[in-house]
Amino acid sequence: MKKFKRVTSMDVAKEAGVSRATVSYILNDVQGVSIKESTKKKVIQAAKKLGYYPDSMAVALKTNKAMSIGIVSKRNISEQRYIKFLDGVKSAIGDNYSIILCSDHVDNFGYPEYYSYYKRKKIDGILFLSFQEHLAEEKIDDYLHMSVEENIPIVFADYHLNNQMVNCVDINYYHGAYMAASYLIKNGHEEIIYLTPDFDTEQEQQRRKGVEDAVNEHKGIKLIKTPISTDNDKEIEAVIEILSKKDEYSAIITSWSKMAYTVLYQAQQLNISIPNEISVIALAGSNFDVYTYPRLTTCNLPLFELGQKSAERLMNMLTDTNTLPLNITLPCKLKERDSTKGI
Amino acid sequence: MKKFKRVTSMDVAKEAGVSRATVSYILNDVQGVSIKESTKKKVIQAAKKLGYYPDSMAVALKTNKAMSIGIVSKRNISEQRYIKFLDGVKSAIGDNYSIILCSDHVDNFGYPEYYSYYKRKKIDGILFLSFQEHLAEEKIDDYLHMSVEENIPIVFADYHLNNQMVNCVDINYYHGAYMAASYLIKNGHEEIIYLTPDFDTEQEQQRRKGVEDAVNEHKGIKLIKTPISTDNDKEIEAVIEILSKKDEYSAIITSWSKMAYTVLYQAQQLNISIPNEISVIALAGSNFDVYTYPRLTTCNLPLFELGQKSAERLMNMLTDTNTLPLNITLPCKLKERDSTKGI
DNA sequence: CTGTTAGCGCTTTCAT
DNA sequence: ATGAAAGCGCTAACAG
Repeated sequence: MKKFKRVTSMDVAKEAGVSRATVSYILNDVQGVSIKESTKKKVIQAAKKLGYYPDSMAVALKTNKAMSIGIVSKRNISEQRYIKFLDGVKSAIGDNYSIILCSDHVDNFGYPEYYSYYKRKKIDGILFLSFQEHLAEEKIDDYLHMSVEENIPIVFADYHLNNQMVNCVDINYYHGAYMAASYLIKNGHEEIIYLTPDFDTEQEQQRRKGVEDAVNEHKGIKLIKTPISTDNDKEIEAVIEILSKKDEYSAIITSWSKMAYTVLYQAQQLNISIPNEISVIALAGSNFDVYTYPRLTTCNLPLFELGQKSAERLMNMLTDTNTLPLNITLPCKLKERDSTKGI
Repeated sequence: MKKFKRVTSMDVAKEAGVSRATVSYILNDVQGVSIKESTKKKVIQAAKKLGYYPDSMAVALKTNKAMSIGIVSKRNISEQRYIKFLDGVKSAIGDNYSIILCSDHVDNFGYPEYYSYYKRKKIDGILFLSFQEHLAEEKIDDYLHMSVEENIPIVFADYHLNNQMVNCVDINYYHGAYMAASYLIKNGHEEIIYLTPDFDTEQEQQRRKGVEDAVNEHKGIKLIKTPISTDNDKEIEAVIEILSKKDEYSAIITSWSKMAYTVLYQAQQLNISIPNEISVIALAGSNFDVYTYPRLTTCNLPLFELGQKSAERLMNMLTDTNTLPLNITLPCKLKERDSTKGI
C-alpha cells in the first residue's frame, strides 16, 4: 500500500494562491465575510481538482463538535421498533450529523459506553430509545442526572417520564389502548379478555388505564385482565387455557403483537374461528400483521415519527443551547384488519 | 448552562506531578516504556479524581484513526436482516470501535455519504451489507475501485463477487437451496413448484442452481420454476393461481419467506391444508416463522455470523495492513417446522 | 524512567 | 477582502 499524503487546506490554499483562512471561509460559507467571486471560484476549483476533504476529526477538535449523535437501546428491544425509529432519526438529522450506535456496556472507563462516548466527545448528544425500565429500574435516575445536572443533551424517546426538566417524546399508549377497547365495545363486544405481560411498566399501566377507561364509560362491559408470562412455553399454555373458555368472552386485546400471533396460531390449532368466534386486537403492530391468518387488527405505534421528533428535539438542543425541555406525546393509529368484527 | 472547562491530560499531569507524556504512556498502556508502579498509580488516581476522558477527536487527529467503522445498506433492505447483522458486527468489533450508520445518499461533496465519511476520516473502513444489485447495477464497479485502487478497507457482506482482490463474506445460497430441495425430494416430493422473484440477481441464480442440482441428481423429479412479481397484489394473484392447480405438484419452495407467508395465507383462505396437501419451504427465515400457521420450515441465513465474520475481517484489515483479501462463504441451516411433511 | 516538544488539520481572532 | 498565527488536546520521537 503506498503511503497516501492527505490533501490539506494548505494544499488547496497554495493551489488557489490564497491563504488557508480564505479556503476555510469559502468552503464553510462563513457568514459576515465577503469574498470576491473570482477567489471563491478559484478555491472551489482547486479543492475539487485536488480532491480535498476536510478532516472531520480536525474540525471536531477545533469546533468542539463531533457532529454525531448516539443512539442507545437495549439489545432485546423488538427489532422492528428499532429500525423504524432509526429511519425517522435519519430523516430528521440531515446530512451533517451521523448516527453512532451505542451500547450500555460498561467500558474500560467504568461507565456505560454512551456516557464515555459523550465525555470523550465522540458524540454530541444522546437519544435513548425505550429502555425497558423493568429490566433496569435504577438507571432512570442516572439518566435524569445526566440530563439535568450534567447538562448532557439527551432526548428520551418512548419514555413516559413526567418530568418537565427533560426532553421526552412519548407514545400515547393510553389513548391507543382506549381507542382499541372503544372500538371493540362499539362493535358490540361485552366480555373482553385483556392479555398483558406479567410485569408492570409505565407503558403497560398506561395501556391498562386506557382499556379500563373505555370499559368504564359503558355499562355492563366485563373486562378480564390476564397477565401472562413472557416465557414462550408458558405463554402458549396460558393462551390455550384461555381459548378453552371461549364462551366466556367475545374479544381479546393483547398488549403485544407477539401475544396476538400466539392467540391466532393456537386458535387455528383448536379450530376456533377468528374473528367469527373471537375478535382479536393487538395494542402494537408489526410488519407481519398482514401475514397472520386472519390479518391482525392492530393499534400502530408511530415509530418513524418517534425517531423523527426525537431527533428534531435533539438537533434543537445542539444548535440552540437555550432550548427549553419539552414533553411531546405522539398518537397511535388504529389499523382495522380481519381479526376483528362486530357482534 | 455554565461553561464547562474540559479536563485535559495536562490537568492530570499537573495533579499527579508528572508530564503529559507520562500520562499518555500510562493511560494508553504503551508497550516498550516501563514506568514505576507508584507513578502509574498516582496518574490513574489523578485521572479518576479529575474525571478525565481523553478527547477522542484529538486522539483521532493525532493517530489518524477515527476508531469507527461505517455500515452501508440500502434502505429497503429486509429489516430483520439488518439488525441481526448489526448484532454480529457489534460482537466482533469490541469496545474500542464504534459503528456509524451510513447512507449512500449523495452529500454536499458530491459523493455518497460512506465515501465522504471515509475521505473525511469519520470512519476507518466500510462494511457493505447486501446492496441489492438489481437496484443499482452499476455501483459494484465503484465499490471494487474503492477497494482495490483506492485501497479503502472494505468488506462486502452478503455479496457474491468472485473477486480475489476484495474481502467478501458470502452466504452459501446455493447450498441452502440445494439442501431444501434435497430435503423435499428425500421426503418423496416429485413435483415441485419453485417461486422466485421476477428479477435476476446473483443470489437468485445461486439458489436456482442449488435447487436444480438437487433435482437433477434424482430421476423423474419435475421442477416448475415460477417467477412472480414482487408487487404485493400481483404476488397474491399469482399465488392464488398456483394454488388452484394444486394437483399438479406436492411442494412449494419460495425464495423469500414473505412469499411463503403469502402462500400460507392464501392456502388457508382457499381451505387447502398445509402440509397435508402441499409442503411449503422458504429459502430464508425470519422471526415470524414460528407464528405462521402452520409454522414455516425454512432455510435460515447465518446473519449474525455474517456480521461477525465481516467485522472480524475488517478489523484485521485495519490493524494489519498486509492482510490478504479473503472470500468466506457461510452455510445456511435447515430448520424443519410444520409446513413440510413426507409423502 | 520521565520530560520536552513538534506537529496532526482545522477554525478564527486580529491585523492589514 | 485576505493573511498570519494561535491553539484545540493529544501522541510519539527524541532527549536527558
